[in-house]
Amino acid sequence: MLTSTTLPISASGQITEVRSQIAESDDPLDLIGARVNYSCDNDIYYEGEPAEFVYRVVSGVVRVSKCLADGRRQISAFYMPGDMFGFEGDATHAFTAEAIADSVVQVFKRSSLTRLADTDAAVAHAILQATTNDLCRAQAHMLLLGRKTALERIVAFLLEMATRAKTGHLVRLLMSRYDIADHLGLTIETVSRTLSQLETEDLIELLSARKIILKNPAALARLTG
Amino acid sequence: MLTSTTLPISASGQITEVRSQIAESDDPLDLIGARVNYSCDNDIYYEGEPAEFVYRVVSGVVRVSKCLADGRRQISAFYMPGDMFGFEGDATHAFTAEAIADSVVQVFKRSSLTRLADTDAAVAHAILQATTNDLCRAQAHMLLLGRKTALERIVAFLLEMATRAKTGHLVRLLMSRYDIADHLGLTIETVSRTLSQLETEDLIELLSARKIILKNPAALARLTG
DNA sequence: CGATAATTTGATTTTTCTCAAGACGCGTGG
DNA sequence: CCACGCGTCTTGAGAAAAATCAAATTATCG
Repeated sequence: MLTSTTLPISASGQITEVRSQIAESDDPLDLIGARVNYSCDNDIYYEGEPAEFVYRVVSGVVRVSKCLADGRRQISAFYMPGDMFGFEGDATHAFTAEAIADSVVQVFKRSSLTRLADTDAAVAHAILQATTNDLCRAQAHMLLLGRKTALERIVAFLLEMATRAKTGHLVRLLMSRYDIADHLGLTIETVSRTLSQLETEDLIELLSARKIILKNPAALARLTG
Repeated sequence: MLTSTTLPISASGQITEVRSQIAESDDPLDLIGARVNYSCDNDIYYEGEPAEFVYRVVSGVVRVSKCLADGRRQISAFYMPGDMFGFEGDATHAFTAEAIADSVVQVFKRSSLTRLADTDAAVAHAILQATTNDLCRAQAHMLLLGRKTALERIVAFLLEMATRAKTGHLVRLLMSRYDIADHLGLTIETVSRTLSQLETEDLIELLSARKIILKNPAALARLTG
């Protein structure tokens, strides 16, 4: 059973819906996942904490990252509505998860989820599918980080954002240049310069720093390597 | 049921054991996984093929990689005895798997495994655990590819190989400089130069190109970033 | 409106890659 | 057993990509 003491309510986390309000959903996970609000820049979990919960983004954006002692940071992924995150190999989180916009996140107790999965194959499949998706995305990202140029990384990122947000030719970047740089293994200066270069070549238009029009998606796609 | 026609026997793949010979194992996966021999440099599956099977290394080493059109290659992981690989998000393999030494690999039909997992929670847990392990390793590798220097990558790789092979201070590299470079996102020249530099600094000793002694593992660990 | 943070742009340095050549190692055939 | 050939690995010099350092510009938020 879900009680308030089992929920990871941080200073910013606020339960907004209770089970009864969403019980009519056809998604079995909605039955056990409480919804929690996280405002912008608040931690959902922190590196080293016990990995007691698994999460699903309802609205907003979550960044999962890890820092080295000297401040270098790698953002392994951004999670958007519908994405699950927080799967861990062992008992503690190796990464940190933070909301980078005001977000609503569904929270599942791992033990409850495991118990449910043992009796409901659909739940087990959903969990495995989410994990596998995450793995595939991670593997694709390794190719990008290991073998692609700055230009290829930026272009691939823009196209991915456009695809995931389904906003057509307009891309709204929900994260800072720092976040983009730390996701793509670059510096903010290189990110900025590359975007400027794409604008000079008339492939994109920077309406503002975080609002970009893809003027020629086909040509961009050819630049992803 | 497992019949010979369901097995992915390539030119090099040879079934070496049948179920009856290993039925006494306490591992439920051994009951449905046939063992197949792959000799060095042979494909286990190729990018674009239907992802019909999942695999587990019994002996040898398997490299999973993806190439870009211009020949750039990223090796997402090396799999050693006990490791499972071949999980895919969708119906076709996004990567290529090849034996880089004479290897024995257990082969599981995905549909059989799924069916078994639906009734045997232990199997479902094992599959999810293997996938999650893979994901964690991939995330750690992203940090290395995105944010670490050549020196840090090489040292981390040496220590990982020592840990996984449990050979103490002696590391036998089972792969070429090309493979190491393509796994770490470097060139063979940088790999070679970095190893030479470590030898100059008396942190390792190159008995031969592929046999290395870690002379000071503690100092090496401090170099991993 | 002003302060502060975020982003862009410029100049220079560093790291790693690329291109080139030489050394080593290993298996084959004489 | 040795010489040869070929693939692998190492080393060097120069080039390229991206990082770093620095400053200017723009956006954001009280």
